[in-house]
Amino acid sequence: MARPPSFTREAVVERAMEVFWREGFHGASIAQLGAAMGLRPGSIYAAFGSKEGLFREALAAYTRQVRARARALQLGPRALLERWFTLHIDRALAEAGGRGCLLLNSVAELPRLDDETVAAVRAELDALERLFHHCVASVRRQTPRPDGPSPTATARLLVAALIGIGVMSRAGAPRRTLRAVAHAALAQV
Amino acid sequence: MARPPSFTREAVVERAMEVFWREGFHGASIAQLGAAMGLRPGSIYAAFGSKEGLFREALAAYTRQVRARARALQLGPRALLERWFTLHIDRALAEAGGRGCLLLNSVAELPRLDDETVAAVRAELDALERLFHHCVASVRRQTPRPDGPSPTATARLLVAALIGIGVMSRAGAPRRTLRAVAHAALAQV
DNA sequence: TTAATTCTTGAGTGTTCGCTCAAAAACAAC
DNA sequence: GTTGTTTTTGAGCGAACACTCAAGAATTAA
Repeated sequence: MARPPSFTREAVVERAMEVFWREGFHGASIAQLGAAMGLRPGSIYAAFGSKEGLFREALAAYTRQVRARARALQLGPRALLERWFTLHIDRALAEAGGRGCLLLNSVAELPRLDDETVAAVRAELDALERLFHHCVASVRRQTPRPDGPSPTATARLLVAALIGIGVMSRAGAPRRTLRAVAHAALAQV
Repeated sequence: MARPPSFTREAVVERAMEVFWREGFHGASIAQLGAAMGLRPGSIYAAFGSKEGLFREALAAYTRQVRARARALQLGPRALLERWFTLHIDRALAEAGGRGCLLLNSVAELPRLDDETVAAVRAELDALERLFHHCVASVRRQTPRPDGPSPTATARLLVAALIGIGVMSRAGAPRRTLRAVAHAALAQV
């Protein structure tokens, strides 16, 4: 005995994700988000509570998508890492200015986000490091490198390199620069 | 036959640099900057034209300082690189949240800066890459690594790793994580 | 139909932002 | 002094921001 919502949560979160991805958290205004979602401010706040609340759902949807696509590739650990960097570079360079990776872009905006959102971003970042660690450890079992950095250190370098690639691309670095970073980082796996 | 300025440009730029460093470009408001500089908005705009103009001078002052301190250390190429990362990590962790490196923090804010400022940041970043390239090439002349990534690729990885360290520290990464990244990156020099 | 409940609307809140400008103040030259 | 020039002042501009809320619209249960 009540009026049902006129939208499906999943669909509008997807639209919001696109805007956050393209504009960044602070660059995306409620007006922009509302226009993309087809919702007025009041509806957004009724459904998500705050801009940060909406963002957290968008971020969760994003990482869910990325993981699903990675799984769908059906690659071995080494090939998966290489593909990850390649896709990341492609996305960083695509479109004017490039939008890179929503998760990693968000890390750069952390200092001005609320605690709950910081925790969410951190958790996603840890998940990425664990994924990389799993891949590196798997490769090292086949081809040990007793003299090189530990799988943990290498996994962390990979995350740092990904962040660096995204940021450098926004500074206008050409593809060969980004590929050089990826190549140097992957040389350690 | 005119009233002389009541401040020295150098001194107020130094104060502004502190604020930008601590708060970021967008986080620093004119009111905050003015309070730190001891100037009213009108004087700031008369002297620097815009917030971006003030920022460019602050950034230039920052990199000038950093280069001067690096020169003063009188270290060899390898030791200089190691010290650079150590200092970067220390600064990223110092104080609540840490302020990291003004230059690298700025790169993360590039998408919302004007063209002139983007160019200035990019130029400083290129200068950093050249410095690293010089160090790496110098080390490689003594201990060649024909099978590893080129000095250019390694220099670019070092820049990316530095950026990654700064961003990861803002996401709450502990010291050992940052040191792992530094160790893995420097393993390639 | 009626009543109960929930959703949508959009004008409007207060705040903050970068920035401006007319007037006043401070100096130097004469 | 007087005049000419530049700086300082600080109130205030318009725009943008995240967010709110009373009123109306839509739906179901009885």
